[in-house]
Amino acid sequence: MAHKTISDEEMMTRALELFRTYGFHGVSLKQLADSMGLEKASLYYRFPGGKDEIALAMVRAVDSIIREHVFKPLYAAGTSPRRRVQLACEQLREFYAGGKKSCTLDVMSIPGASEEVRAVLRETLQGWLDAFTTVAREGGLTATHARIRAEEAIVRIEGALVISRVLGENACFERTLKQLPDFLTVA
Amino acid sequence: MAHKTISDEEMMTRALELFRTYGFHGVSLKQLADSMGLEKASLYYRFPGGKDEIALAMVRAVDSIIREHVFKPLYAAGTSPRRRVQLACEQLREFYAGGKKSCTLDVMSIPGASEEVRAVLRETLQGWLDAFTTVAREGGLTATHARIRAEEAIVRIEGALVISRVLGENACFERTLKQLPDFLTVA
DNA sequence: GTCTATAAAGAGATAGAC
DNA sequence: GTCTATCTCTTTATAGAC
Repeated sequence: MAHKTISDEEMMTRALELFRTYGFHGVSLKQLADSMGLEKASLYYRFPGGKDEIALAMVRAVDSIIREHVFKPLYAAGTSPRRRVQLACEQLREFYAGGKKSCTLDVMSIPGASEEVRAVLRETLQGWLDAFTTVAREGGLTATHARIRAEEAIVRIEGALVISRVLGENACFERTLKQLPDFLTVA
Repeated sequence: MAHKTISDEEMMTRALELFRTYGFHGVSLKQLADSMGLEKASLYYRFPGGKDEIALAMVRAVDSIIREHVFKPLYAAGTSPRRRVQLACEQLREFYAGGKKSCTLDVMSIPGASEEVRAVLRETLQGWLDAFTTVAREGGLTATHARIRAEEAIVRIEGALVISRVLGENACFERTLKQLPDFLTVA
């Protein structure tokens, strides 16, 4: 058993950077292998299902990362709802590199990836809606209102990322993030 | 000179439907040719630059269509600003098929298409910002405020389209459109 | 203006050596 | 576990007949 030259985690990081930038169709196995310092055939040892399986593992990894770094802080007791949203926003700012990097919910939902990939995207989005809704409720909003604000908050983040990508600047994304704490917790 | 079996306009319609659904990388010349009822080689007669040129012609066509159907009504004198936004929203609802179809600003801005394509996308977005800003000013908002609302209105539309694509439903998009007339014209 | 045919490169995928 | 080599299919693109 020869040792791995690259960890599973590092592989997912490289795959994420490629897929979030170019989308599922825009990334080839050769690009993935090159970015990981491996040959294509080596990828098939780890991922017998090829590109589909790599993409699926990647969106699952993103789901775990986001749940840990963004959703979890939103449920943390002992901190005010508004402060929790602030902390989540800091994590989002980092994940999206201040608006310079795209969201996998956006690029990976374009048809091409497997139905399993799309199912994971829906689960991630659902978890995000739940987390935002919960913190908004604890911030004092009614159940109905909290849910609507949660959805609109995510709408704004996703939209700002699209606009930032088109314009090649991130002022829009930063402005959006700044509004979030009040938007989610002030009726 | 044999007659064309498909008009230029019809070609752009077919290209638009493919590109907005699968993105630049996700569409092949064979798919484009099939959708137009032509052979690949015939496409090279009309578009010597291949897929890049077809994509460029497509985003230019979309720019024209949107300027005519969405931006122009926003500048129409003799109608109240709020009513003008309502009319524009009806056109947007049709163009995006009630939220079921993606925006080319979103999918075509993913790297892969030429720099010229991205330049057209920026121009379209700029025209959109200008049109929304103008109508918001005429609705009574200050210059600064109008511009911010315009940007946020587009952010909401783009974000809602992404969420609708992920969830496979359009309630989010419809709710977003419904808010727009007031959002853009009421301080 | 559209076709058939084909070239040339790139894609995903597998076999087998080490 | 990673490699080289290869296979097959798809893709972009061109040549030339009609």
